Amino acid sequence: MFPVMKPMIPSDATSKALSNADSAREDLSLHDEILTRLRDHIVEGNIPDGSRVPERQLCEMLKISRTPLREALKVLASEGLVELLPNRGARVKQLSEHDLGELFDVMGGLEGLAGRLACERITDAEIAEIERLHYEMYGFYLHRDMHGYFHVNQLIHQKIVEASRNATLQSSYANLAGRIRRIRYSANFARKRERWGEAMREHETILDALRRRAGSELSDILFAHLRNKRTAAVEHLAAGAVAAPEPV
Amino acid sequence: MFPVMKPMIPSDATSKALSNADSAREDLSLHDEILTRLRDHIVEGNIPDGSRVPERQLCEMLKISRTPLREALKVLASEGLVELLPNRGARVKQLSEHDLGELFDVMGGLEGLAGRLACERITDAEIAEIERLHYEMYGFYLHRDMHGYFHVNQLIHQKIVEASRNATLQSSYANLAGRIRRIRYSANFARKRERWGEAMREHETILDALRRRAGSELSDILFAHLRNKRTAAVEHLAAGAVAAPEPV
DNA sequence: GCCCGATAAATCGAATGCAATATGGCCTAA
DNA sequence: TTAGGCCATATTGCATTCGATTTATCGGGC
Repeated sequence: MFPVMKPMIPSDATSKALSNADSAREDLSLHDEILTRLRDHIVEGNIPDGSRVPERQLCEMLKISRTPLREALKVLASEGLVELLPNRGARVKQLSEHDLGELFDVMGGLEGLAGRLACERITDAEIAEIERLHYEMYGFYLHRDMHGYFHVNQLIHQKIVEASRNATLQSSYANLAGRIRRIRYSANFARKRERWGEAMREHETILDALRRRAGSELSDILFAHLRNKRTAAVEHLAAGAVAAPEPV
Repeated sequence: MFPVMKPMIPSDATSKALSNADSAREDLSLHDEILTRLRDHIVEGNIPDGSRVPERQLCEMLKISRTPLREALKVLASEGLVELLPNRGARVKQLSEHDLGELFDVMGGLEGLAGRLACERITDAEIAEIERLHYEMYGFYLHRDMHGYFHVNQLIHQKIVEASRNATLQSSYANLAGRIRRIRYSANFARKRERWGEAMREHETILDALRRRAGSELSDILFAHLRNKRTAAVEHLAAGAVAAPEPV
């Protein structure tokens, strides 16, 4: 039944085929690899919401035995991506409206913090880069290019978080972002035209506060910005956008 | 080498007392137990900073085999309490000054967020309770009872975080708090008299903003408050307070 | 015909075993 | 005497195995 399943793998440690660049520079632990792959697999939505996570199947997919897989699942559970039911295995955690709202608020708090810290540390060059992105985004807005808009939008928020120069913050942020990304609202947030314009105006004030390095003010703006995103997202969820587990 | 290290704690599985409601309805998963025990063991400082964590030894201490222990270690690594060296086991993660500074900033951001959210949701009764604690703390301050002061201080901050009514925020906060608590500054933060008075004044403004439910303002105050704590803590660390791994 | 209980299969959680790697001590040589 | 290499031991990482619990299937009772 397991035709291949060669237990040997004779020194072919590279069979994992780390295509990732960050692993190239160092012998990035063999099994963080598994963790990353499994996390990506889930975040990308390859497993339906709330469904059982078949250990056996994933084992042969990843070419490993159950032990390291289960270790990875435990970690993902602690990250909030899956939940472990006693004696009933792991399920992909389904985010309720309430959960999503909480997540957005915490993201808002962290982005606000990032903005505050960024104002203390950001360089003129970094601000110039964000300005450039901002105008690029504005261009996409004018051309109603939603895809381009969202891409640059993500980039701007990312730049602000990076400018905080706080690795702890960045990893916490990445963790929460992963949980949200699983439900790929991103492409749907601002479907409503009026919300889009509002978001664009908010970004104007973000850039303005950043230029003036007004940390406290920027913190407020970013939190409010995420609050509005939250409202749009939760309304979107309530409208049943995620009812269908299959990709649209 | 671990002179005391009582491995017993006989069947006292309930000692963890997960205050969380979602776990109450069921017989709290068999091995979250292990995770909690191991985490407490490390947070309480029973293992020297940066020292190897011999799996074997912990196994017999916890009366389990290596498999669940290793799962727990992986989770603790993802929480940032330990670090896993490939083929060289787990070490208790040693926090640098820089790490500590980052942690305090993120804690400050989260507490600020908690304050902001609390202002939206807190009840008069909860505010009254915090007021009561505040005056109790003030009493300890006047009597120079540092122990009592810190206890109530912790309680106040905890109450604010709880009043945010955001479980995601609370768990993130608890995670970071755990990392810091490992270095038990808590009893040493405000050794300096002038800082103590300053902190007390800050708490006055916290309570004031909370009464007025001025979320944005409270957010600023709490962040600044933690920033000051941070400064005191990092200076304390720089003074070599943690050089000795043994409890003071 | 439908529901319920019992048995069989499958799955989960933990323990053990085995190969690979690191650690420490010892010996040899300069 | 000291530095460097080699071997024995211990420890890690993963696979496999074993017991326990759950889930599915089947037969009997109402």
